[in-house]
Amino acid sequence: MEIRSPIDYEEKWVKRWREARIFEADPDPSRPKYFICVPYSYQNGPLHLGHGFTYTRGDAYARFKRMQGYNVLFPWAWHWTGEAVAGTSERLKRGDESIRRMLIEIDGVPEELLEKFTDPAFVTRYYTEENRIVVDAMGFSVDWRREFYTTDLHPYYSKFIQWQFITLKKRGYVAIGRHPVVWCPRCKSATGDHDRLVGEGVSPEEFVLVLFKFGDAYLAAATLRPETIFGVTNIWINPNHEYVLAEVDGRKYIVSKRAAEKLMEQRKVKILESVRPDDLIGKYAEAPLIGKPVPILPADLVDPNFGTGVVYSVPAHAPYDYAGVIALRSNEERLRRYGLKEIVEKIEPISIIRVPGYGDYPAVEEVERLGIKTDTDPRLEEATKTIYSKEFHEGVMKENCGEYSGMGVNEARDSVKAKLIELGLGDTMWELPEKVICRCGTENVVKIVENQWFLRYSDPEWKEKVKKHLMRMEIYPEEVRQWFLNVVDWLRDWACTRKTGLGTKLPWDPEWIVETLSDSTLYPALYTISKYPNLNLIKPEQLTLDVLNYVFLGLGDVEEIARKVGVDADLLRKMREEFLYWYPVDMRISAKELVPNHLTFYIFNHVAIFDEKLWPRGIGVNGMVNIEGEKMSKSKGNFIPLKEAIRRYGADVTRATLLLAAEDLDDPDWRERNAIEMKNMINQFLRIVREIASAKPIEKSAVDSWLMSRLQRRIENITKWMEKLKTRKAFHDALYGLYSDWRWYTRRVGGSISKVGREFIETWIKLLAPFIPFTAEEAWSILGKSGFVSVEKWPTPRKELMDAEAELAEELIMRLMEDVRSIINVVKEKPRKAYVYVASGWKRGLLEKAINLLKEGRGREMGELIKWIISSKPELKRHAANLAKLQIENVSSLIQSYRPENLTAIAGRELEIYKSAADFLTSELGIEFEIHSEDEEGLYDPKRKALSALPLRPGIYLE
RNA sequence: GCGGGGGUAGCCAAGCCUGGUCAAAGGCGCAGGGCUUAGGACCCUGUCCCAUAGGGGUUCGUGGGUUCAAAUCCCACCCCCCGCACCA
Repeated sequence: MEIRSPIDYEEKWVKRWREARIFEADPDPSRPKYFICVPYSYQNGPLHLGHGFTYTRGDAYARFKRMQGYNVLFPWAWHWTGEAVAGTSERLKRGDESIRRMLIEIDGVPEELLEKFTDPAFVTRYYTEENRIVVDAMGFSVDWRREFYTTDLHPYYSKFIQWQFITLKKRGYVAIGRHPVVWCPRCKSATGDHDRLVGEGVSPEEFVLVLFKFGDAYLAAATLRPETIFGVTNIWINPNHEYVLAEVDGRKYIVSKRAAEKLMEQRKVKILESVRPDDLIGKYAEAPLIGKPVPILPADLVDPNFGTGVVYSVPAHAPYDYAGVIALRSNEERLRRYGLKEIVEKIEPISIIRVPGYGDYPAVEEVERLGIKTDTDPRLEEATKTIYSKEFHEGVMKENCGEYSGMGVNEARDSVKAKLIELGLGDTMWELPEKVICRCGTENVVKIVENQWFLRYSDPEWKEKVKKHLMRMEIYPEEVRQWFLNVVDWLRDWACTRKTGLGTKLPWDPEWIVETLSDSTLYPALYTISKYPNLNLIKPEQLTLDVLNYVFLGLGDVEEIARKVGVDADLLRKMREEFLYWYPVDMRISAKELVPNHLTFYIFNHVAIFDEKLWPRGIGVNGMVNIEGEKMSKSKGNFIPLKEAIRRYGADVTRATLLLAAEDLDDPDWRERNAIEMKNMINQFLRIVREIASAKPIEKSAVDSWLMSRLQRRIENITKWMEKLKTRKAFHDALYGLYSDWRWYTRRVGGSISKVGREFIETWIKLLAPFIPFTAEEAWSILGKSGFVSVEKWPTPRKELMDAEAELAEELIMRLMEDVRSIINVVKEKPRKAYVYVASGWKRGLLEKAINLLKEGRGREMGELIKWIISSKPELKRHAANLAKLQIENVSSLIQSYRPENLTAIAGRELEIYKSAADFLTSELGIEFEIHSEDEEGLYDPKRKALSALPLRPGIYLE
């Protein structure tokens, strides 16, 4: 594959950078190091604009740090681990048309290669080759000598992962156990969210089985509310379905046939015999804890496919149950058939929970309020939810609940559950709260996976260390820190192994493969030494456990290890030093979706394995790219691969458009219109550079000091934003901020650019280099500069060039221009001449008074000013209030950006400032300007506008 | 449900932490003018309502509150987006 950018110079600079090896980073004790990385991407498709955004931010930051003089390491790798590619290959093998079309039309895979895509390893290799070209074409400043990909298809990656897992296990962070998953009986595999036709987001829930003694067996009723056992009046079963007697882990349960089948995925189950509902209905079973016999009754509300098909009835608090009672009472035929009339009449709801807002029988109230008559009414679902939540949060167990009386419902629930299990009268069962159907069309169940390996992220000590470290890390934006802390609290053990897909075999149990999120937590450490095997300085097989223990943990005798594996001990020492030179990672930049998983695991694993001083220092997080306001997805047809964006607009335009779209947690929105606009802007920038390159600069211009002062301020701000990873603000200022300064400058100097102007352009190029590096290099060479701007020194603000007075003087001219315009706008008639009156000298006292008032925070107390005016010039009595107000307003806006002494100094030079700008104003506005002082003898001022002149705000008369 | 983020003028999007410079940056779109053989690009101006003197009025999801002063702080409510475990 090749990518042709429409921008002819982009390819050239990629080549030159590579030839000059400016992004290859080796330890250099004389310079501070900076290790920045981005999460590698899964190689199941082309890189897209989403990757582009995160990676551009990372690259811009790497380039920024490099220009600041850091020895920057920005490495790259590829993630091959996982089951998804295998799934794609599988579907392709089965002749799935949609996947074929997607590969050809969206991912741009040549049709003749498709048959090879049935091999997952081919797929990942194919995309790696393609995406490497894209990464280069985007201008990412990568040290390619350190590249690798994951899985045991790679010569040494698995060595690293196996070393990592052995270390984790040694330190007690790995456990074995059982684990419920959503399972497709047909596919014989766990069904992830995106593999579902129905039931996205549904996960297994643990139900309590309440066991009602029935002969030598138990009717096992499944419930989420075991505390309601005190209000049980009867048991419901579905009269039209088959039940079975089954042995579950040695105990005999009566459950629906379907339930027994489902339990087989979770427990040791043997179905002993079939049980007809008719053999149960009308008989009694004994409720646990309260030892009360309750009748078994028929009800349509019972779904034999859900839970156990056995439900115990609490009509006071469960709307379904109360509706079941009503329905059964009115079902004459059923009552007669089973002879239940007397039993059913005796059933009365038993109130056991007190809850605000309801009487004794919340379920009865709800059912009656809604006028529900049958036990299959769909509104029962809603009523159940309402009461469930209300009772859970606010309910209290009543006096008739034994030792649980007075307890909150939420607390009682757990206690009752524990008690039932302890007494052997309770059990648990995993169930899906909603139906899940696999993409293959099969309804899913919960399976308990045995001998699953876990990373023990629930470990309180481990969590504590992670949290403590999180408090010390640099995290951008700041609000993500709290998010991380919440995630750490909430994190459970992580099932870290799989049976299928590409990956690394678990060293001590090769049945299993290390799962994809778990084999990508520590690999930044590998970057620090991967160049050694890559450059053949050490053989992959020589990266033994001993060697890795030495390099990463400093363990063992290096001479002995070296002898054992047959390498030079100095080489191992050098690797160890290089690791210690680069580590820890200074900054990792990622999209926010990785906060609750990858990034958290990343911290956990570093904390578990390395010394504290090697734990990650910084994390930067950003939003996720939308396309024209919509979420990007292949199925929506708005998927834009990076290669496509580069072909259409070029790399710099793509980078710039993305960077300008958002920062922090906001999601950037890619809009074609913005990309087109950006293309124009970049051209415009180059046009300016070319103009400057060919122009002969004059020695000095009137607004030089203004321009330089502005520039220093821009440098200061851009640097400040970049340090905080505010890439949008920084780039915006670097591009549009400097542009608008430049525009004003050229307007003011009327095209005669000075040497200072040229210096401005040079600095501008440097400030743009991290963001649009190709254009910056091109501009740099257009100016005739040698070397790469990519490794030029990042500008630092020069305090001595900051000139607040020059800025203020220029601002007064802008304000005057605006005022004149706004007057013209109101009178809607173009004047021929403008008279500007600079305030009389005595009024400067007014300015000083106003400044003092504002400094003291007494801006509203202008009475003093008014008095002062009247006492100085009694004849102005009528205007005093107005003048005072205007003066305060004007000063209060200026005092925000200028110091009082600037204001008074410039007030003393106003006349000269306006006079020197008169020609400029005339040419801008097309009217003649006359500048006068209010103090002049015989002043021409027919409308007495000079009266309202104030320091820093001249009077204006237009005629 | 739990957790995180957000609602700003025709659209996109700053500002909010650290109240006053905010009718509210910047970009797009639209309108007028300039440049140009023309188009594009570029430059200038305007773009909530009213106004023949730099002014006034009403705005920043909704409703309250704090304050001399609120887009900005506090409270309640409504709405939108994202993550939630095997999926990378």
